[in-house]
Amino acid sequence: MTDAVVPTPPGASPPVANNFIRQIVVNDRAAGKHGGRVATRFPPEPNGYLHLGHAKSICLNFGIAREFSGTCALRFDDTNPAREDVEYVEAIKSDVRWLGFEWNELRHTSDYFEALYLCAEKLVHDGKAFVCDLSADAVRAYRGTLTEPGRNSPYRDRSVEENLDLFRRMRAGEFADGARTLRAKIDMASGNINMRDPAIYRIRKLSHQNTGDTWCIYPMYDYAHCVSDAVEGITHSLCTLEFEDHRPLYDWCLDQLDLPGDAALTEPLRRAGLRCTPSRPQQIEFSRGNLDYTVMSKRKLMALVSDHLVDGWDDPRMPTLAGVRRRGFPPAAIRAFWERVGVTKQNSVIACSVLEASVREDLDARAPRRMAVLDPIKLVITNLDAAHDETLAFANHPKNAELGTRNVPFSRGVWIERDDFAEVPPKGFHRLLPGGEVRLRGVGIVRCNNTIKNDDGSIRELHGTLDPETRHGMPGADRKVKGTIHWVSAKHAIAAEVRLYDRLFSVPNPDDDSDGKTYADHLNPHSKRVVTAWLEPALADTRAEENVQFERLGYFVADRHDHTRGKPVFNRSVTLRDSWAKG
RNA sequence: UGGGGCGUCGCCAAGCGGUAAGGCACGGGGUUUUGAUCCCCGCAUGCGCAGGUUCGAAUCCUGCCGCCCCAGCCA
Repeated sequence: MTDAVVPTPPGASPPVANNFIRQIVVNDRAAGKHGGRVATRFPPEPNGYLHLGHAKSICLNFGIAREFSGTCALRFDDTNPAREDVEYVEAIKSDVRWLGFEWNELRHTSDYFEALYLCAEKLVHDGKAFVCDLSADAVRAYRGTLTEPGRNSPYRDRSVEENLDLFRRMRAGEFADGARTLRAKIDMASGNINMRDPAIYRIRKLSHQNTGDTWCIYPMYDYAHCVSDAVEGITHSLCTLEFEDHRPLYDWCLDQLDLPGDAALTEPLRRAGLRCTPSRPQQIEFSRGNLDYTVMSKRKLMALVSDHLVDGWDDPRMPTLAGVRRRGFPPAAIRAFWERVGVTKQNSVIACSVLEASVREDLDARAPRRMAVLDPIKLVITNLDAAHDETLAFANHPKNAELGTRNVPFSRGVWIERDDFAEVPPKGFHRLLPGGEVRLRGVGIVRCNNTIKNDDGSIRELHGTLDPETRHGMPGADRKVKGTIHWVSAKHAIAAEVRLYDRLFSVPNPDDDSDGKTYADHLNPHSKRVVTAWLEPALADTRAEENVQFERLGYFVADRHDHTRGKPVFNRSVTLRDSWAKG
């Protein structure tokens, strides 16, 4: 038996989750395609902030390149100056880097405008494209429907000379916006509407963020994207499912153009100093990554911001990368999350519990433990002197001694969590109750002797005694009690603003408007709650964006923007799993 | 009624003709000075449905059914 499964030897790199795209790449390399080279790209349009769905594509593209020692470019797909803005460019770059990836090259589709133009002239020369004078409405009318074929444009049979002349004059700015388009000459009867003589250039007399006023004609996505891929030497062009029926057009353009075989087309790039070895890329489509209890479309995210339903693009409740970053989700957790989810062609909605589990897994391993009380009630330990003041050493992590220890001051009066005490305990309650005992984390066992009330009957403070035999480190410390609660010395506590976040929507699929309601009707009114909490003093040293665990409560992060040493602000990233709350 | 995709556990997802991986969720138990973590155990005689081929089918064939995408001079 020599072909038994070989166990992964210790120290070996962890197995890479396989998927159909990775398999295609493996097969292509085995077959020697592209000389075994792998080149991918992440091509966002700079017209919005990146979100978790983009992160899936980023992880896939950069991940494939990394695994096969290939390259991955960041390309801004900026072919529509009407909707794009430099504002987004820097944000996108910063998000990609934060996620943990670095591009081999930074490009813009606009870097290729001259080559794109040359390519278009080639199509015209070859009788594969024509200038069409039809209005947008007329084009629509000629296009036919899903079930009926379209009709040829009356301008379809113009001579090459006339087309060339007209196209050059389009570029020269002789015609008004929308007056003419350059269209590929394919097949108006195709069952695939994308092949019904699609527009590849339109007139837009708009200043472009990169090229200024150099151009008044701009290439369309289908045309520009495949050419950009080829020009960059991309081998595997990964995109989402909705582009599946654009693939015939992608292939058609590249077949007509033959960029690898026609160096003149890319001469402008080399002249401009851009590395350029054209390839014949393959487009491969995968399904988008959707999450439940949120929305992921740019339009809806944009609306949440502009309607002030959230506090900006980086609101910690937003599924934007800026949002989850501010929420305190580590980039490694997001990468692990998409790795777990996998890559397929199935439409899917992933449970946010999978993301949360990834976040907890990452944070459990490395977040220092601290104590904080979010909803305080005072517990006075009456058998301690009023001046009692001692310093306790606490481990920063229960399993990783390398994280060291810290000092925690302890005194006669401590804050404990209001719901860690109950006058009439529910069944199974393991915490403090009148006459009952509970362990004060790292201190010892206290018994509650008195419940001091306000005039209105509410609890003002609790009085109890600490059993000295059970002090931490004493032989009696291992005495069993049902519960352990956290605390903060009242005398030493520092105040902080703590923002408690929950899911933004109260239904699993806010996109579903079949009942006449829209996503805005499903906003969770309790998605953000701000409290003033008491923290143990060590928390004053937390730096912005540092993750910590507030014991028994959850993982929190010092707010990236608002947190200062003098005025601490923490955001709750995710609660701890709580099997008690469930029951 | 056109074209392109997709259907494996509640949610993801392996599987590539040799008898259904894994994760999340869920349930049960153990350890625990976090009701956390960690560790066990359980969780599809079944792969959209119906036929067929085969010694053998989630994998191959045929026919149905269901869901998603496409009629921007957006990407």
